[in-house]
Amino acid sequence: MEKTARAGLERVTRPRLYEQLVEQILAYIESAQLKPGDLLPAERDLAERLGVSRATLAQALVALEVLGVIDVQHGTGAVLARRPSVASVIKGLREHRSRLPEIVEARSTLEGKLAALAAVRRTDADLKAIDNALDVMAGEISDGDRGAQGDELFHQAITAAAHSPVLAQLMAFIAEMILETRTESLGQPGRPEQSLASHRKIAEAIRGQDADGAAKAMLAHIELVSDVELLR
Amino acid sequence: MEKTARAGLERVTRPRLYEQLVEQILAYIESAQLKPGDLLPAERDLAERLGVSRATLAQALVALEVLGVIDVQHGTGAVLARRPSVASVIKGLREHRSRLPEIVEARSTLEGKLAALAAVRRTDADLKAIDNALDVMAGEISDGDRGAQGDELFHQAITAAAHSPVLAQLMAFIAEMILETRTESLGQPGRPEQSLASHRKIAEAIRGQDADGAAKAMLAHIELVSDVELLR
DNA sequence: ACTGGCTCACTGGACTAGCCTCTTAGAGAG
DNA sequence: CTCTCTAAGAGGCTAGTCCAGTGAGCCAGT
Repeated sequence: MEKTARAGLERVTRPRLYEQLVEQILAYIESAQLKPGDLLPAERDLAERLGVSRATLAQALVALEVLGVIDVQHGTGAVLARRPSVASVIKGLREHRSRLPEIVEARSTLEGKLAALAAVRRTDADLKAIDNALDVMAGEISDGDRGAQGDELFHQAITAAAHSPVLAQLMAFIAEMILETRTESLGQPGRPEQSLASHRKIAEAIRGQDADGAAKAMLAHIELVSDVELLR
Repeated sequence: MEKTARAGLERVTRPRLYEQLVEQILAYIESAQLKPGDLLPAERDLAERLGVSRATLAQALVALEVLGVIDVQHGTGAVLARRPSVASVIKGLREHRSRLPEIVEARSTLEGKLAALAAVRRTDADLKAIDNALDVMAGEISDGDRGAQGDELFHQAITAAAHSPVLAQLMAFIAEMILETRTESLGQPGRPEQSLASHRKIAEAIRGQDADGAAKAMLAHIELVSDVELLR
């Protein structure tokens, strides 16, 4: 993921060398038609070819390992993981990070389920967190703000209330992409108020432990939010 | 993710130092009650405390950055990302990677959606790949095998047929955990045949472009597969 | 002919020392 | 009081060195 301009929360930092290396190695894998199980060139060799030190290359390899693209074996070398698809998918995501429809698709799938689970599993503390998020957003809006922070808090609270670590992790995975959608969507005139209203609907369904209603309300909300997005 | 013993396909490698460091730093973050935005100790400092070189620590920091736990800023330091939850979630996943119910939950959410999308978007080539997977599995079973490979192929084909890179990436993310479930489940007597039968149902729904039917069939399939799993 | 053990070249793992760039707080000039 | 500039300290990266697995090939012993 590139450094996104998260409403100024993150500074633009010069891209690190290892990030470029990851790109280059990914490109190399593709161009060389390497298949799962194949070996990457030796570190010393690769470092020289790419014009970097071994230490830096090692960082890039760690990144690729964490991403699940390769598996580095002592004494043997870096072997491609069985799923080369991951590499191309990641690459694809980087390139056109604006595949909004797909992101919305993934988001509604996950958040719909999360809302349903939250309705069933929410504790009183979860409910309190959700209400708090609503208050924050309402406060932001009445201050003339877009309510982006309250919006994020709300979705976080729902995710937490679902008590499903695995799904939560998947949400975290696409959270970055969603952030872009969020801030832009809330920039539409009248949108923050609409968004807050649909949040309230979701919250009420969860309060009433209505799983189906919560899921439907969440789906409607996401549709509303992403709708105008696509018309840009 | 620890090195899983994937049917001997992966050798046991000595744990790399940076992996241990990631764990230690994660633990430190928790124990020190660091909140999002807080700074980690300086690299030179941290390296000394952990008894490793800066180069190695740098690798651990790269890993943490890729995992989305921290954001390293030149001249400032490593700041905790906005979602410290990710850290605990990842840690939790490592510890009890056997939270089967949650994995099944995530899997059915994703694969249900994928099956529905596949029914709508599948091309003839996708259909061919799905049929091929069925053939492979049938062949394996008649050879007395458990059909694990055909099973995996089938689910990959469905994922591909959905034509949703983002959802596909999320599936890849939990694929490793699912693998464990898969092989164990197919070890049950009579299970491969049942599994193949429900695969056929899913395939037919997709062939007939019946999104709802495909999703339902997939959900039923996953329930079947994970059912006995939980009784162990 | 086969088996076991040995060696050696090659691969990654890790460390050290050093220098560069960037950020920022604070001293000093206005 | 404000602005500017500097120096301390942060991370970025390199080069060189040594350690530790891996595996092919040789060579003896059976």
